[in-house]
Amino acid sequence: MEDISLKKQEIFDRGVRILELARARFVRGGYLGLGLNSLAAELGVSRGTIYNHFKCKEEIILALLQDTMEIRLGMYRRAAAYQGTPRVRMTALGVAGELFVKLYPDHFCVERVVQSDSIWGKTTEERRALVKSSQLRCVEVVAGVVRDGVAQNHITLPADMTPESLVFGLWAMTDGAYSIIATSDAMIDMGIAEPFLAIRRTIQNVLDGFGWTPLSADYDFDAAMERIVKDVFPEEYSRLKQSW
Amino acid sequence: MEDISLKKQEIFDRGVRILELARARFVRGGYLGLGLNSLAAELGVSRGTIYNHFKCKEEIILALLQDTMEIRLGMYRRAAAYQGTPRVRMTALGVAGELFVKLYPDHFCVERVVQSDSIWGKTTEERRALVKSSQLRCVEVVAGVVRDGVAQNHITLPADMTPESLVFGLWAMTDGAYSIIATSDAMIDMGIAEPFLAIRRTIQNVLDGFGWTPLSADYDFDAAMERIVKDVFPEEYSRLKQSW
DNA sequence: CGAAATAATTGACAAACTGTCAGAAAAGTA
DNA sequence: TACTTTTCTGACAGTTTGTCAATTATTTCG
Repeated sequence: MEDISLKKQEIFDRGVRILELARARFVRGGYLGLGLNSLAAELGVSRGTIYNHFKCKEEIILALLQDTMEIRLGMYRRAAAYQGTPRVRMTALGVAGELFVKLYPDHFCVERVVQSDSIWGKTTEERRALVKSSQLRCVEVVAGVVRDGVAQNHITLPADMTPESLVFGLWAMTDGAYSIIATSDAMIDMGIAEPFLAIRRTIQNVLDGFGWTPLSADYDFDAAMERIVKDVFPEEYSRLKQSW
Repeated sequence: MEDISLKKQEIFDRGVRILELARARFVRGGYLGLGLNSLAAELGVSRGTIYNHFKCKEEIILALLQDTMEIRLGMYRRAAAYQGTPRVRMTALGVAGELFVKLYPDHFCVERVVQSDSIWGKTTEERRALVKSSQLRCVEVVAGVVRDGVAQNHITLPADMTPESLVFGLWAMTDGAYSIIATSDAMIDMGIAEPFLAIRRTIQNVLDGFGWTPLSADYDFDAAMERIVKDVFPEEYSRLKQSW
């Protein structure tokens, strides 16, 4: 009775451990740096055993992505549920995005590789559906806040734009920015000393540009962000070593 | 006399051809899809000869990136030189970016892989410097237009932002957007039917948000884009199969 | 408990790949 | 033509990943 659960537990734990070790390797050396040989060695099992957990290397990588996507979704949901006007909740989503990238920078390493190398094609339909679903739910959470803003007449979208289109622009900007921050070592040469601040400002400017009230001229969103960090993400905030 | 130039020419041409074939393979299958074995076979030489042209596979990939970066820089320079107010020239830069991604979508495949996999570390300092320099010059061209806007009092930047910070936000958004467009097949599921339109709108909204005159409420930037495409990029426009 | 059935693990194996290098072939030179 | 220099080759060593028959461990059940 206990034996069966012991064995099952061992296998389950190993699955988790594989992902832990894989993530470390992946962050260090990308797709090529994730060698199943050395991983198996460190884990104390043969490589065959790893293939018992995952069909192929690509499935491991997709699992890594899935893990952090769920975390992100959770943070977005908490942000969207913040008390306040839609625009303040939108700001909370911005805080969530920034905190997420600062706490889980490897997420973006993984995401880029998944999209780029033809990894997508080698994975199972099942796992791909999971990833897509996470992505979709993330967009839906943000789009919901935009819809609230529209419903309360705080913002009027151009005729040819849906809430999702607006989300797309913000999504692209944050994703792109974090991608650049994580990789480009030329940032300082370019005179971009505080990229995170630049993105915060630009997000607020997009919303201002759409005329989403209250405008940043009439409301102190910097102070709001401070509040949000402490109210909604106290745990994450405490884990954050670098200054907010 | 002719013989020496014939041989030199042959070698030079082969270098070009290697990149051609490499690009096709890379677009199809990413880093792994670029097999030097099959490339050498199709080229009719042995693999050793390829290593005579490039130190390693990674150098080939970086050369691919360099090629399209130079093209992009050229397009940006032409856009920045457009006759008109700084904000119109900024719009021209947006057009350049959109045209570039539509004509050279593979650029983004390459860029992502270069940043993600630890390719960077395997290449020569020389070639890396080239790539960084292209990137820097691109940012500088756009920042120059922002500076013109500031100089003419069409825009006042917040105290804590440099022209480069503004460029960074736009750069992130366009890069991120094109990255998502190129890879995510979930766009339609999300209700984002016209991502390019969404990005155009969002760019203009960022500039509106910064109060960069003339505001889009007072000026028809859609019409301006039509003009720019035909005036500045007639050749590129004619090569563009899909609708603008 | 002990034997049969089931599940998990292993390590040798095939196939693919990159980068190297001594020697062969071709091109240039005098 | 005879010599030097450049260019090219293909076999080789060293990595990979993923597979699978054989082995070992675990569970089930009489």
